Amino acid sequence: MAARFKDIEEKWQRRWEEAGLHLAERDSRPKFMIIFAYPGVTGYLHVGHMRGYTYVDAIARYKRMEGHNVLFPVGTHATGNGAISLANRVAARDPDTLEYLLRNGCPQDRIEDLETPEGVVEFFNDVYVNDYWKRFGFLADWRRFTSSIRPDYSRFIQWQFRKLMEKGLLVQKPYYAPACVDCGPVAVDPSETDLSKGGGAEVNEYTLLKFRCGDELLIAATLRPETVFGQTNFWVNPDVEYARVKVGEETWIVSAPAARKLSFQMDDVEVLGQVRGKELLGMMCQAPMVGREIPVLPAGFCDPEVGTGLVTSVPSDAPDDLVALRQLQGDPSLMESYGLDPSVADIEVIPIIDIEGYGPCAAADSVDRVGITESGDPRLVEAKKQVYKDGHHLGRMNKLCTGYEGLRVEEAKERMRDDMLAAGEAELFHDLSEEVVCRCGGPVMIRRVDDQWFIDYADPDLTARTKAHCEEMGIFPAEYHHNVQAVLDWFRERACVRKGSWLGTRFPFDEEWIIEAISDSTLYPVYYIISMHANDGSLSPEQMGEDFFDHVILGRGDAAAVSRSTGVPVELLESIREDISYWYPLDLNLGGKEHMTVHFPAFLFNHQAVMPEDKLPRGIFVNWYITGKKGKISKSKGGAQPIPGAAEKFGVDALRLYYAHVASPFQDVEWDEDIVTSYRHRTERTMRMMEELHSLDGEDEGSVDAWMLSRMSRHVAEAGGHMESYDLRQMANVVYFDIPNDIRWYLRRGGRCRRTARKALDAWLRMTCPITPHIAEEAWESLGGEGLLSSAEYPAAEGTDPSSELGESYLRDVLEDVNEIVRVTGMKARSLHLYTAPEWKNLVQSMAVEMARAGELSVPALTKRAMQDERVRRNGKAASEFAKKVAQDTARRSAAELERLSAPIDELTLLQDAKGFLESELGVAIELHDAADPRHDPQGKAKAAMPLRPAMLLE
RNA sequence: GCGAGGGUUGCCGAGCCUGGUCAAAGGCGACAGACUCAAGAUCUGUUCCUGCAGAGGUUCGCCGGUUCGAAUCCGGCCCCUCGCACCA
Repeated sequence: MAARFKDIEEKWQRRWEEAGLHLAERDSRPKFMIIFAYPGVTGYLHVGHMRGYTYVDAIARYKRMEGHNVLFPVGTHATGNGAISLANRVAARDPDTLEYLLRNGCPQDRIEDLETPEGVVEFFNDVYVNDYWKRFGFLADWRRFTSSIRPDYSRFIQWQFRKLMEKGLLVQKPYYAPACVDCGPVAVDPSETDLSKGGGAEVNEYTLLKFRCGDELLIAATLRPETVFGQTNFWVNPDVEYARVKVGEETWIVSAPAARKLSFQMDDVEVLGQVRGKELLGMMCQAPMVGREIPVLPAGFCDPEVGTGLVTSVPSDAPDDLVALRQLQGDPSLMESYGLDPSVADIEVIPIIDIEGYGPCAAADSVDRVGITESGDPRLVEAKKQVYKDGHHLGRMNKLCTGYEGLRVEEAKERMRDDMLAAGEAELFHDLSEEVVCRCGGPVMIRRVDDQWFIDYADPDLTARTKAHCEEMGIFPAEYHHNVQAVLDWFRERACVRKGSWLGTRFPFDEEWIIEAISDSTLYPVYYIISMHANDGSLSPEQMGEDFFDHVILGRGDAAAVSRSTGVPVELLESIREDISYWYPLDLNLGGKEHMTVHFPAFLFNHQAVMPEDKLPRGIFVNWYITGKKGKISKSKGGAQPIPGAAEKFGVDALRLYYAHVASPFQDVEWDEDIVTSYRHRTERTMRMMEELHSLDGEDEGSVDAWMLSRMSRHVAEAGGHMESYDLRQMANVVYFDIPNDIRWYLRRGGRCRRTARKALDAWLRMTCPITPHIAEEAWESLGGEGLLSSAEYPAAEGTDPSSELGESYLRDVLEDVNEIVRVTGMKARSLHLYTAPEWKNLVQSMAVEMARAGELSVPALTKRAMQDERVRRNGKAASEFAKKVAQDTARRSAAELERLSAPIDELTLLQDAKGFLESELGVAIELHDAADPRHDPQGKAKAAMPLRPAMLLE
């Protein structure tokens, strides 16, 4: 079967290609433009990535069948240093890298092509297009393929930045960026794209506090500048060799690693010499802000790699400080061994912050609660975290904090920091929370960049307009439609250019800078409309200057004039201009959930900033991941199924159905081969059932035929509705599960009508085409369909037949009831008597339904009306009791249920028609009776007959 | 911390916005039967508890509230997941 699927896939992909189905050209139809956020070229992708891409192809196929002219272009994002680092590793013949390439199917003789970054990018562009997207049957317009490091693309990005500048959205200011000392800025994030270690690190802002000690300054780094009022002493590690550093006019003492870090963030940093921590012990230094003289004491927990390796001691709020101080004070011999003055024992904790749920000294509470007495106790980590957290959110400065008393900690922190900075008592310092190592092996540090360019996404007007536009957009899931408002508010200025080893576009205002990865991937969908002409050679990058883009995208200037200044023929300019007017805006941009706070807001902001009102994006769709057993399937961590292998193993359509149906797109799914296999079985069953339907050749039509067509019409409407809101899962559920279930019932009921079967099959086949196009085409052809199904129309819903639907559900209910009785009683019946409700009961029932739909139903109202009818009244007390019961039951029906019940059916005729079916299903002889006049009713069952609920007797 | 989402019957997963048709779709798995030499596939039935007449009972994280009526609405609690900036 695997071979057969593969043959089918190749056959139809070839035919689609020959028919040019994927090519998009402007015409008179309504247009639909859809993309997925193009992938970064980082190496081989895995089966998880195909999820979102597949949604896009399925939606595009649906839209095409539904009457739209669809543009679905693809490209890749190659900006960054990923390709550079891979090329370097290949060039160095790194064994792990080679193994990785070969394992994923890279031919041995292509490896040397991967020694340059450009080679890497072109190689993977080819892999993505041919081994992934074409292999999955995507109908993308390949002519428009572009990649973010191509020269023509760069011209577009430069134009975009000129427009941002024109709008005043590019600003310059100092910035602290994580950077490899060799490669330049790198991304520090959990995916570790740029890194070999430390993706979880955070950038902390420390306040450097200056403690005057003779002619020198001891520098402590703190995350809690608001605690300076509680300082009692200063900590140094006696065993560490500190550096004496000249910073401007001052002489600082910090750890050696800190001195190096400082040199990336401050000017004029010069190491003068060394000083052993031990030598500083016992000296007095002057604490900033409070001006107190405090002693320098020893502490082993001062780590030269963290902050400055020197620490100011606030025992009231820092558990580490408190424990160390107590330990020292409680050990006179230790004090003596360091030659400390005995007065150290008299140092008292100074409470400065009131925290709800704590006494005056939060650190003491926290430490004493769990009985921590020694520095280095592992529980200190948690204690510190908790005290800091509670202090930060719940704390208020007490009356000892002159000038800040009563302030919330959050507020005091900023004000005290700023005041000390202004007074020259402090400086700012940024550091990473853990060791970070670049892909190249070099250390990553925080580097100050003075003239960093930013895109000003914090601009209030831009933000307000973007938020307003998002309200009107189709954003899926709905939660993100809501959440994006908060994201747009939170989005700040973003550093948009960088220096160093990096593929990308030169910043047009200063060619030393290269535009970074997020910033050159925000407006690109519109470029797919142009790229085709660069790809076929009609446009050269040199021609694509500001005039060109101003004209074709913004409609500025006169075509003839632009043609003269650019050398682009007028006809081509006009054609591109019209294409953009036609295709843009983008109808849907689909991307993974990682884009929610990075790419999508930037995408929205840039369109809002650069594009006219009528070219703003209309839709965003966010999909969640396919994960491995433990977390994300990761190409770097191995074990993931390569995409071509999965296609071979399961069949492309099975995978497409799996992605579409396995879960809501807004939920992570664990990759599980058994589940995928079950979808493969589903595709096989679907094909078999189609063949079976096609083989029916009966002529007779019965009530079940009306039912079948009614159901099909209902399913067509439902599936279409789901697709309009891009709900592939619900659509797949209808097409691959609900419809087969109905067909099974049709066959079980004896439905054999050729006309009905053909009609149902025709609609069904068309509905399967967006998700499982290969097998749909194959079945379409073998069952005699004309032309390509992929270019056929999506079926239109016809009317439904409520009576036949109610009738069949009535028969199912009867079957169920009989089965239940047989099961419960355990009897082996030979005959079944069915008693349908007498006419008067049906009358009362329909009155009740009618009154309920008119909102006039009540027990007295129904009773009154029913008793006015002679046919009811003559049943006396039974009639009034029945009316009461029916009124009560009917009153709690929903509107949908009432509508269903209002369809007219004749139970006796229905049962008469289905008698043969019921007898063979149940294996009993059946006799039908009107309960008003039963011919055989030894147990008096007939009187229990209710509308839609016949009484029965099994014998 | 900031922002968002979620906890449903063996598993996956609908339903919740718009309260009653909900013991709660569908799939998967399991069990039984039919078919078959057999297996697979397919079809049928069962799959919370009880029940020799189509029924009853107890369920939708926990506690409480609103309501004639709550998986669905409200409040509180517990637990989990996700995003958080130079990674499309």
